[in-house]
Amino acid sequence: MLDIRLLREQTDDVKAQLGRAGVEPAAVDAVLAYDEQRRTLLKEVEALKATRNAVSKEIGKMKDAAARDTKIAEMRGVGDRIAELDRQVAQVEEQQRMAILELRNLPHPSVPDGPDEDHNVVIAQEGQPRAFDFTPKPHWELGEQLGIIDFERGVKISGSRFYVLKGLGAKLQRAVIQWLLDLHGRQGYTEVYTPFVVKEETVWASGQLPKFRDNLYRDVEDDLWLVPTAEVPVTSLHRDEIIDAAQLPLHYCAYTPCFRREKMSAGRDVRGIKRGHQFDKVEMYKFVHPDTSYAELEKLRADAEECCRLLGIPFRTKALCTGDLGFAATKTYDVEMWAPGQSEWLEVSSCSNVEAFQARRANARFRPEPGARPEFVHTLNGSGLGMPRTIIAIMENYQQANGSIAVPEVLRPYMGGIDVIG
RNA sequence: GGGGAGGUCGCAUAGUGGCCUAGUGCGCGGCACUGGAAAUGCCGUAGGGGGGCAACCUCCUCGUGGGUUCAAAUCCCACCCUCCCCGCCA
Repeated sequence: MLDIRLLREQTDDVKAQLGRAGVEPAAVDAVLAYDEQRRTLLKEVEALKATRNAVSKEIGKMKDAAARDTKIAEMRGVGDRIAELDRQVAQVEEQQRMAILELRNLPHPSVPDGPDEDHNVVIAQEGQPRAFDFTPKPHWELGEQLGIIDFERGVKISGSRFYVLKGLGAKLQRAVIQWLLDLHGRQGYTEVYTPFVVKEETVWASGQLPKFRDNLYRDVEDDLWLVPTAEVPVTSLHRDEIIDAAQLPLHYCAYTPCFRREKMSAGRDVRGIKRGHQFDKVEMYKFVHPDTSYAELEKLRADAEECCRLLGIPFRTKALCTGDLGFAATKTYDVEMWAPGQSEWLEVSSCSNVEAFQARRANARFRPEPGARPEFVHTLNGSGLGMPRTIIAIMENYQQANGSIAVPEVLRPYMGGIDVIG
């Protein structure tokens, strides 16, 4: 959520910045119109309430019954008017809230312009794609041949876009998760284990609602939502809290499964395990002082890149352009691993600064100085890493001529010493 | 799931329709006293919204949301959460 004061005071600037991401200026004007209405109504109703409060106090002290009854009758009318105005205020406030919640975050000035993902800018690339003396296979072939991915039974159990990992495939994923969590611990992140189903307000706080309603699974009975990313529960860790400034920055990492209906991506990436309704992810998340959030973004990106580097897989990093930037983000780096089997760069991490966008929704604040007014923190999130794609990259990069898969060095301790699958 | 108790300022508690502009103690901050400290005394200690150049004025919040009333922490309704007992059960 954007700051209503910013919209009021720097209207043209906000419109210009939103315009870079394709948002019509009218969307801003709509919010401001509601805001204007709201403040007009507030002035009137509050004056009436002040009167009523004062007169009610007098009534309590009055001895003269007749004068008293006159005042009571008078206040009855005022009360009716207040009730009517309160209704209007509530309605306008709700309309304003909905309108402002639909507004995306402002792109940072350093974000390149561009209409879509083809205009993202590669800013770093590391590791040489391996030279194969045989034709590398895509992971779905390797997985079936080795008996570590079972697509058919996944579909039997839960339908399309579900799969089963089996034997060393399941163990490999568990090893990667474990290794990543340990690595992030060394990088200074505190591991948290959160609920995987959350209340509706938790999904609002991180910005997935109202925009992505169709992409979420939900239990109607208890109104609990399955998390689409750890970002959702972790954002709400400090919801409605005022954090001691000395505690910042707070760095968390969390493993969760992620559940996505993928209604918007129907038909894309149907082959293999790249895009499923359920996948595992280790997420990094930061609550930081606003002055430091862009420096923290660079560190976040470096931490994600380190994961790829240590796994020994070629990767590149892109700065997303305005047209590809997510709803909540001011600036985003995507980290992609090379998958030689399907000849594709796979997004394994997306590192974003969202500034106060989520913090404002979540009401997560800090006190800059003792006694000072609380301010919103800045939050950042980045995968470290997304599971199925990391697994794909490992399988395809480490495959051998005989169809077996070597286990990356760093994972071997987590695989009980197993150094090859197959 | 059934029964009971309870949710008030950072913590603990008082408050059963107008004297609540929510009191008191503790904690915290400042000042005074002191060679310095302890003790003591004084002052201050929530968040948000609106108005105003400002000083300041004002509205809302006593778990949440409704309702009754001129007036609600206080009365009524619904819901949420915590604790205890019983039942069931990974």
